[in-house]
Amino acid sequence: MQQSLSRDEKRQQKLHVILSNAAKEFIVRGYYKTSLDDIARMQNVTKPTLYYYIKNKEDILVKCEQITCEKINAMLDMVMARDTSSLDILHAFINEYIKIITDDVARCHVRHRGQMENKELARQSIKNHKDIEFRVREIIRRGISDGSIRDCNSTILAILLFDSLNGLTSWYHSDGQVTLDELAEEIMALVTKGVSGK
Amino acid sequence: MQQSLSRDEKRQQKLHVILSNAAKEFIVRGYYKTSLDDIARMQNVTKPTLYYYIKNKEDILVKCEQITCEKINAMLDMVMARDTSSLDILHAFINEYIKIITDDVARCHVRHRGQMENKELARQSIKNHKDIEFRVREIIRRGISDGSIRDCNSTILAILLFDSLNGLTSWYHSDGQVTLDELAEEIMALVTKGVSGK
DNA sequence: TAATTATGTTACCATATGGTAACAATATAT
DNA sequence: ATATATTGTTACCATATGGTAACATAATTA
Repeated sequence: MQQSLSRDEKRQQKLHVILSNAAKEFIVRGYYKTSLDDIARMQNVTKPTLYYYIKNKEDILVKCEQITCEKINAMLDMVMARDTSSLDILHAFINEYIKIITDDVARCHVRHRGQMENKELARQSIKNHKDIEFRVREIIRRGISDGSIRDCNSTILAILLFDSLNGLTSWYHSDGQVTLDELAEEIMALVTKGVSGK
Repeated sequence: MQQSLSRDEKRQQKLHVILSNAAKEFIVRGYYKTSLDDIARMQNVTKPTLYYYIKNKEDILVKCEQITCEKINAMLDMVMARDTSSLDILHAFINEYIKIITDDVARCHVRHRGQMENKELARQSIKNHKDIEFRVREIIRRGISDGSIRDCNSTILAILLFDSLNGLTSWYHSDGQVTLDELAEEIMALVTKGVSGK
């Protein structure tokens, strides 16, 4: 039983390596330009071996999505339980979201969300994101109620916020000039104060 | 000569129809899932006919980009020539940018920018966008100088702004609930005032 | 009218790639 | 040790698709 667990762990680990490598490659070369042979080669295995860990190519996207959405929703659970102003909660959310999204698997999900060829999978993918967006909208709505957030169209604000945050996946790399904290600071300032001078 | 001009015009028109139809399809179905046969069928022609108007499939992306970047740069010329505060200029830019970007060809460009398989074309595509981003950064820098924009990292701000604006291409459709003016208003408010209540 | 140029078609190919069947080998459990 | 489930390989196929050559036709020009 001890051994059987370890086998299962190994399996999980290997799956994770496959997902991260595939995700990284999907990001830099694109989903369709990255073949399953390419991905297999990175693991030093052959293509059919991949099918022991994934159902098909699209399943890689689905799995990246599941992992990422679970993280985000768990984080939202934590953050929304706080007993502070909704603006503070929004702050915390942005901070944590940036941390989560700066990861190849998450990046891959953001970049390919809703783009599965299987209609049902695509629908589900869009719903997953909409659910998260809805929860953030709820934070904003509460903020408008408690006065910590100015009166605005919460739907549009949530979308704009996500566009900015998700946009990070295209340009931010942790080895670059800007540190994660500095970035979060700058986004916070933009979101709370806007750009106009005093 | 009169006739030869008309022939040239026809050619331009047909090219434009090809580009818009292809662009629309690339957006909804994706670049790789849309075949040249598909695109040809929309024009009621056959695939080889397309090659009279475009060099190859990727050339569609390139042409969409050229058209869009020309529009944006011309708009920037206009807007930056204004004799008002830089914050006003930024306002005007956002307004006009939204108008330009709400168009299938522009949408297609935004969604596929820098994703050409040909390395040199991809490089050029990224440069085109960086040039535009640089001009907006210049507006922000001037705004910081004249005090109309608060002191901030102009690079990050420009990127965040573009992410929000370009994100529109993924969700905004002119037939939806939100009107273009309302949308511009909301973005303006977010950019200038931020979200915090008074 | 004759010659030339622009526009379009049919038929075809080379290639890449997702996916599978059949077959080995290796570890685990009894 | 033996049976079983797991993990992996080689060989293969069906299909889609970007691109081209050769051929046909309509429009301009001389």
